[in-house]
Amino acid sequence: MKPALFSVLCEIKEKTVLSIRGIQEEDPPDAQLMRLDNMLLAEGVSGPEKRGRSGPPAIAATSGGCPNDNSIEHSDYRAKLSQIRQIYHSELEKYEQACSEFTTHVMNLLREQSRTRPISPKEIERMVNIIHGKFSTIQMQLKQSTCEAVMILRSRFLDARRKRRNFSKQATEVLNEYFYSHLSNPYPSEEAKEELAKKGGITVSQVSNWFGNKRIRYKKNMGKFQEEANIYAAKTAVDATSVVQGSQASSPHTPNSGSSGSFKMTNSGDSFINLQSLTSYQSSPVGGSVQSQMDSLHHVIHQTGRYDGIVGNSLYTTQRIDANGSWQDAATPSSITSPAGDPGSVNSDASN
DNA sequence: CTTCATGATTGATG
DNA sequence: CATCAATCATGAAG
Repeated sequence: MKPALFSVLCEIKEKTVLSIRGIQEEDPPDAQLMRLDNMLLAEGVSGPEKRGRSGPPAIAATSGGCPNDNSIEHSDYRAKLSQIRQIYHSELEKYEQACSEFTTHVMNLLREQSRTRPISPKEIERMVNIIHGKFSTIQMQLKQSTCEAVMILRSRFLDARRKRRNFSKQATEVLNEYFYSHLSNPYPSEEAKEELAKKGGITVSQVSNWFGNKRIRYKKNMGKFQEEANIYAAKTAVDATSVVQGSQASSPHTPNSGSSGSFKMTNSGDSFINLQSLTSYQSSPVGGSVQSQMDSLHHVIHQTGRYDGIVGNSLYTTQRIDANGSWQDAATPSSITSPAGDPGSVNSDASN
């Protein structure tokens, strides 16, 4: 009785298998999965060990002892990434384990049933393939959501640059020094920007941003910046004197070779002016406030000679010219009509 | 909390 | 493309 039933089942089987054949090969397009895999590998989620992260942070260690803020965000980023990584790996492992368990379970079941009904090894294989396929789609979903998480993290990290972090003391120091020692023409060349960026431990575009902001804000109300102008003028003055005494061959800052050949004279001019500003800085507050204007005026004279005819005029006249005509024309429209306005704002500060 | 300082972004300009 | 001007968004200070 039993063999007869078995043979009948076999016959039925033959028929059904034929109909199933067509459906068998579903051929999942793995292009997507490949992309995801590549991305995960590129992001370091599925790659080697977690403490091997990308190069940029290593580059950040350019000049010794510049405590950059980037490291904080980098570590934050890495922490989040490794978290994602951990979850991803644990989930992946879980899925794989479940997959193999389920497969063996099904195989055992089929083997057991093969005693009572006809099951070819090929069929078992097909079954296993189907199971693997199902689990791989689950894995793909896992990978996809991991990718999304990484992308979100990454975009947030990139957005973090919008979140302002104040520059280090060193950076502002360097930038201000350059700015106030080139007050007449605070447009650093590309090389100068790179130099400043290196010294301050910031990027070139950050230097550009800073100078853009500084120029416009300085022009907007100079009075507010007189104090720090004097401070940095004095600072560079000390620097310059020490340099001038020795040799100016090895100037400590701004090679400025590429920026303009006319800067040849500028060094001596700077030192001269800065010395003046230093001396008068302590003597009279009013003089101090004017000094930076004098500074830039002298610069203009030395560099361009544009204002040769006006040099002899009174102080505030030159100051006004400087204020209006220095970098571009523009700003301080009230200065001509109301002469008291411009310096007035200065002495309202009356710090010293 | 508000206010100010300040780095970054955006749009216009030449 | 560099710069200016306005604006945004946040950090720090009060």
